[in-house]
Amino acid sequence: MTTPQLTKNQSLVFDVLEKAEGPLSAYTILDKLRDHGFRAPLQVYRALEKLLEYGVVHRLESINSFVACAHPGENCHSHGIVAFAICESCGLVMEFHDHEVDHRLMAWVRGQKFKPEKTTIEIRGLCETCAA
Amino acid sequence: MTTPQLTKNQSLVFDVLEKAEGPLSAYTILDKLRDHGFRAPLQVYRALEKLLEYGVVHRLESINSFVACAHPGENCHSHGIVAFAICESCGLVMEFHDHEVDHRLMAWVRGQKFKPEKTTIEIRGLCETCAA
DNA sequence: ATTGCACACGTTATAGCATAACGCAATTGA
DNA sequence: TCAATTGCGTTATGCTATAACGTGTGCAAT
Repeated sequence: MTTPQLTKNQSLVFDVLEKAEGPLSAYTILDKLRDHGFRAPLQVYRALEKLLEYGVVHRLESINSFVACAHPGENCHSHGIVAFAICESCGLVMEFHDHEVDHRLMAWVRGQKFKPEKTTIEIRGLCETCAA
Repeated sequence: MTTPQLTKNQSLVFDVLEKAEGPLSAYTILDKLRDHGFRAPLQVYRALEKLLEYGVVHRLESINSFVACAHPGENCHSHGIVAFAICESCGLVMEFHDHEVDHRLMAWVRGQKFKPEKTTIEIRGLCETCAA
């Protein structure tokens, strides 16, 4: 799947996320886009919905925030399950993939006849710098 | 670590979760306990905080809900990372552990010198019954 | 016995996250 | 042309979570 041309609002939201140092909440994005005419949360959420669908943005469930995908150019849906390490001190997010983890999880759910749709793996802790 | 004697509020909240068919939100728990004198969200959240600490309740980050641990009697902190499969149709929650997954994830973070504190693995999808 | 501390609890208020419902405008394809 | 789709803006609302303050109780140290 290729990413379609982004609309104006989608581009604005995506740019904010790309330039950000770490994950942002929808309301933080909203604040950053007030000067560009954004007024209501829905403008952000609707753009995010599409960006998530296109695979160029990820949602971090455990902190109710969003990040641009770490793989510019491609989309992430083809990489299998995406995992994140999130620094609770500085907000640094590291994104990674591990096929063996995917296999184990998918093997388990297959054993239960469970049909997976969306998987979340998030490791909260301290990054090297903050742990020192 | 052994679970200390629960207080009245903690017991009430835990009982509600144990008897529930699936995960419950804090506000749903609140509603179920109105007859027992609960009036405010904090009464629920404070009890949940302790129950999470004791390892007898889990928080499902992706759906902002809580479930009683599937291992009555013992606490879950000793089992390594806990993973969940959550049916988006009927709310069924299956809890499981996979040491190989733990090892892979912990090996990865160790390579990054990241210090993990709390890990979330949640697979949303459809259970066997609902997928049929 | 009294003082000081830790802890659970109750209440009010507020902050933070997310969506429902309405209507309008532009685009597309039959 | 007409209907369907999609994006957009606005208002209102609902759901999730915590801050801040005060009360009461049990218990240990002096």
